[in-house]
Amino acid sequence: MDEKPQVLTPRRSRRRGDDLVQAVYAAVLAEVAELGVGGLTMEGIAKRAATAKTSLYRRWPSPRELLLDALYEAHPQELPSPGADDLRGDLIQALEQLVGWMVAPAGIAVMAVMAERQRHPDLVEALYDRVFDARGGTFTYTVLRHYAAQGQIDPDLITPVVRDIGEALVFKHVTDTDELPDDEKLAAIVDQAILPAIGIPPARKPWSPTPDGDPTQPSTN
Amino acid sequence: MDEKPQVLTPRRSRRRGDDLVQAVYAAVLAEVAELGVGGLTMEGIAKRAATAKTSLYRRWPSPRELLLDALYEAHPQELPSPGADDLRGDLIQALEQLVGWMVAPAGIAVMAVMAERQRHPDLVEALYDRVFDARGGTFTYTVLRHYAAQGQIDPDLITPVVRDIGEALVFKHVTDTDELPDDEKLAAIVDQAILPAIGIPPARKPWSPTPDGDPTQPSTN
DNA sequence: AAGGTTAGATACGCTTGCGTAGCTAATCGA
DNA sequence: TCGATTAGCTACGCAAGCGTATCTAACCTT
Repeated sequence: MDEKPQVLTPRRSRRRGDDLVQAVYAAVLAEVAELGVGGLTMEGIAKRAATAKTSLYRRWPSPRELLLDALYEAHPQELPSPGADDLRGDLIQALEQLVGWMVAPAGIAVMAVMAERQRHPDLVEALYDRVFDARGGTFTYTVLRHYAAQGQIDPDLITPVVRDIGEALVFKHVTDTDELPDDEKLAAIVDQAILPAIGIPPARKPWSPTPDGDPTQPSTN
Repeated sequence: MDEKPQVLTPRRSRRRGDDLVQAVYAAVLAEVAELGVGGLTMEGIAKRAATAKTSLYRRWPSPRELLLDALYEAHPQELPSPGADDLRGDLIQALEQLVGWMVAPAGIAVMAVMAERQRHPDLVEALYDRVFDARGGTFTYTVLRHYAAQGQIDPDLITPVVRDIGEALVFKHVTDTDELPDDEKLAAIVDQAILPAIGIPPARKPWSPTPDGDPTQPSTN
């Protein structure tokens, strides 16, 4: 009699259909995170997905098409809505959501693509066309827009520059340190950069300039 | 008699010594800009420099060592000092200097390295050790520090977050658009993000919140 | 002009990856 | 169980790149 290993139910040796495709999607996201767009190969994806190249070529003509399909599949469809009674808290939460996205495989993959954007403009364009319906806006922009609609922020202050502050600072922190910002850092970004830009001044101890004049006006000496 | 082409002085067919090295440095910076760190090859560098691989291997054991030497050679030693009588103008100028660095071959190469930092941590570490003596600080931080020393800005407001605002927004603009920010954009970054963060509020028309309460305090309903 | 040094050219065996062809094995549904 | 479908395996010729060895040509100084 054939003695099987200690497995209580028979196990299929091959994945089929959607099971296989999901494994391939996970593999390509991991590959692009580890090797970048330029390092993507069918060999590598197939090996990581523990499948044959032929199974890939039956469905996709190139690693890029495969990557775009994987990102399309993984793209979040919507973000949780902010409340209406805690601007600071909602901004911090929005940045926490951004960080959460940044550690997900799809977020990591998108960032890898954007990091090499000038080398693969066609891929970035396809990403916008086929995965991002439009520039939906930044995580913090959703919050800011919401509070402006509630009449609690001056809408004129929500400029393209101001919309970008939160994300820009988070990305820079990650680029400089190779670490994710902790909650204390996210709070500092909100308190020290975003809130002042929408008219809520930085908390400060009493201070006045030394009597040299107004620093925002050129000297007339 | 041997008729030469219309060249008035004889031309050497081979570069030697420092001439060759400078050509190789230019080639590796162009290669990393075009192909990324992962795409660097001795074959590619040699071809671009129009020299033989043997000439490279006689000096450098790997493309990475060559890249580090090239970046060391190209690293600017100092930045122009700011004046003391036009904070806004000096900040804008600092961002212009940042943009100028970003379009230089060495700046492009450094950004290509940082974009793949998690894939090549040893290279980034070597970059810090051998090219950047220390985190000298950002372009705008030099200006902010200077004006604080003059007593024109509250030094407590120049936090690590605030130091990063200018560069972070410029980098994000480039990442999102694949274009350099123009002067109008740089001025907007200064006026709408940096100056508010150091206590100089955004210019605004008269505006007041609708009577819903203070947006920075959680609701007690 | 001669000699020493350096640059460039060429070839090599090996590895990795490409995209394809052909075949067998596994899976599923009737 | 059988047949259709799909997954996986293997081999192939080609290309690019590696690092090395060997040789010739070019350049510079004495």
